[in-house]
Amino acid sequence: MPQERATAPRTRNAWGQGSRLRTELVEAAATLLSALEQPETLTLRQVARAAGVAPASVYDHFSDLGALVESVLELRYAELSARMHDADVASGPLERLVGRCLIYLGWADAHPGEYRTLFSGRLPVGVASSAVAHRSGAELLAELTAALAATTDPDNADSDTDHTQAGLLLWTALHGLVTARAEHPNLPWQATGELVPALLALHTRLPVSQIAACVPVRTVSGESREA
Amino acid sequence: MPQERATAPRTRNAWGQGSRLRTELVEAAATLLSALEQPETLTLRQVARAAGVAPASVYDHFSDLGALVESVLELRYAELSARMHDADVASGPLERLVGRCLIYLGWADAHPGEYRTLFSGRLPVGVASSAVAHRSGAELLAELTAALAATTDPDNADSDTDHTQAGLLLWTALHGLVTARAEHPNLPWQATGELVPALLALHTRLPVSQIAACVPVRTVSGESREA
DNA sequence: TGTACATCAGTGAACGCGCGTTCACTGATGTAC
DNA sequence: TGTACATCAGTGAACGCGCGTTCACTGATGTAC
Repeated sequence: MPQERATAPRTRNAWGQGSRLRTELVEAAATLLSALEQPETLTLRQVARAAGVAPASVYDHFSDLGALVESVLELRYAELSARMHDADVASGPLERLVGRCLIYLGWADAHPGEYRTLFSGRLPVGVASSAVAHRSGAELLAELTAALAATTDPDNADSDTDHTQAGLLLWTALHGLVTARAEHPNLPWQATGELVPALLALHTRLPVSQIAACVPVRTVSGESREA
Repeated sequence: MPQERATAPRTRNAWGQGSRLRTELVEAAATLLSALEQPETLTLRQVARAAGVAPASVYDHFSDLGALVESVLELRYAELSARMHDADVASGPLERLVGRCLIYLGWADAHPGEYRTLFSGRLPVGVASSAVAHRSGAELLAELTAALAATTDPDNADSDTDHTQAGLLLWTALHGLVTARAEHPNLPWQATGELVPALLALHTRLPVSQIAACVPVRTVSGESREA
């Protein structure tokens, strides 16, 4: 027999609490999108099975799988955004920039499935990432750009265009690093605590040592080679 | 009625020429993988339709869609590899490095679907990229790493590990740039002729002007803004 | 306190579709004698 | 030169599957009088 349901047979929500299923569906879809080897294969029926309801019940809360996935993106962006703002408490501009990069890479490493959902377009077939996602992503980029400009151009002498370009180059480098590391884990990657100073030395034109001094707690070494 | 076939009804191959269908299937699959908005949706039946044969005929040449896609990857790698070697004719090491980067980005821009097939893992569901692809990709990376080391370390004073790290950072930056530009075309990107000097200035620590002088023909400006 | 009715949260069966894969087949072309 | 047979290059129909979506429904809980 096929496994008709993955969880216990679920007790229906109390009168007036119908919107709870909405949350459960979003969480089930979010979990599946992160966990599935091929998120493109996610179906409405899979989500319903994971939530323990009939496929038809999904339509009470979402017009289709696309609308459900949109809510998943909102959820995931809120999670990453909250983590990124942890870097704001650091003392200086360079510390905050280093903190943002470390948090970004750290979140990507700790949550590869979630990162993939947000930034690699790995969504179910027929579903495109929404306006919501674009808005949240632009916000994240603007904050990173500002953090970089605060270290390279404290007097605000350069143009906004220059700042934007520099921010884009930094973000594409981070994104490229994340995806390349995820897709080719067998290549000889340095630890994040060493990669970030190397990368920021390029993008800030400051010496590696100065940046490395801003890496908190020493997350470094261990798997690094060479003196 | 559904469109049962996309092309003319195809004349069957002559006696002894059966392996021609193999080539036609690879080319049909390659074209579809590049052109489809969602390559993950590619099916064996679609390839058969595009080639003008019955679905069952595919099995005479490939065990399944995965084997067919593997041949597509071989084909695409050979194409990119041939283009990359065009940079070998340039006069100096910096010119060759600049040439490689320009060709890489240029090929990615001119063939976004093909790039996606090779480097973004956008393959049909249930199909994973093969050992063939990994080998060809590693070769490309090694050549780029050597080209970078030839400009930054002509006396070969640094370790292989340092070269490998630097090569990886450069390639991830290029790859990140390509994917970010493809996924977010509305962001204010500079022209490739200006991006490559900016990027290589970071990775070689040479002045932008020296690198820009190596960009052939002046593919620059036009869509660039700011003085 | 009763009772008729409305609302809510969700079900279960059914539909038509495209899919991968199988199997026996067809008809043209070559080869042995 | 004939003719029986083998090989080749495919075909066409069928199968079982999971899918999105629909529709009438069910049974518990609230509300009006």
